[in-house]
Amino acid sequence: MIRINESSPVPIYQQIIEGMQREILSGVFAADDRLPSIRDLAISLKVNPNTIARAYQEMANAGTIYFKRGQGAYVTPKSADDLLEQARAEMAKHIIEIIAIARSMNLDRQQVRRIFDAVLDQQEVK
Amino acid sequence: MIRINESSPVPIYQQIIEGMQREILSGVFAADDRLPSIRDLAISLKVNPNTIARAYQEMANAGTIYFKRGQGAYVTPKSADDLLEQARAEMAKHIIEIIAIARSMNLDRQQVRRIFDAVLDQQEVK
DNA sequence: TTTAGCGTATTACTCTACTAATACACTAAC
DNA sequence: GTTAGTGTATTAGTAGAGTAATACGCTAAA
Repeated sequence: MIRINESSPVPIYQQIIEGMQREILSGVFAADDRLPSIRDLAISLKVNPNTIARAYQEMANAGTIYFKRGQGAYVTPKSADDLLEQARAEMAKHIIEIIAIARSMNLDRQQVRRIFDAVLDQQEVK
Repeated sequence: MIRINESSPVPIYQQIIEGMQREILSGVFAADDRLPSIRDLAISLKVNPNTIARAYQEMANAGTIYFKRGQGAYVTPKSADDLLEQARAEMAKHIIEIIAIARSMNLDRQQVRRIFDAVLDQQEVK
């Protein structure tokens, strides 16, 4: 179930996208499953239907879901795979940012890796 | 020399902050050096003085520079060290983001490191 | 053909961030 | 004391993002 954080600076439609992506990745919605209708989701999340519509529209643009006219929104087959790929790309962006910072600090590879490992430890990644 | 990218979504004052931080880190401005006056910099970068003022003000709030009333802005001693620390904190933020993504992908530490190394290679970090 | 349920389009309101114009107040040097 | 150089305060304009109200058009099923 998606939870909206009203006080977050992250826009609602974005939170919905991320929530849906999570549910698709975790298998709550499988290939060709129907998503909740825009109106239903709007009611249950207590937001305007247009806000849901925007989230769905962006997911459709990204190819994650597709619409059947007059019916509803469905999960694109392979979208879980695509989302994994997208997540990898997100990770790469962060890593590139890290590298840019490291360069301005004149760090070499070994030093960057040391910092990386330290944070991994701190965050208890197994 | 700072260069403003008009078409960037990054606000001008932010670009100025980052540019100045770079120049302080790289030693263009050393401890207690005077920065260009707000007006001069505004003219040379072709922006409004208030925009420069905002950048300087934020740097002053962060302790990177200080003002002498009626005179100008100067580099706080140790600010280069502070900026290094700040850069490390920025890196940590990115790493934490990476970890969050990795968790949603159910990756373990080894897999995360493998991706990290791959991007390091690709970006030719020595 | 009617109806209930879909997504869509249009319009407008609100809020915030950014930038700018302009006038002000302080300091140092002459 | 005047002047030229500092940063500061006030106010306003502009643009963009986000959200909502409302009405519309399509589809499937009764």
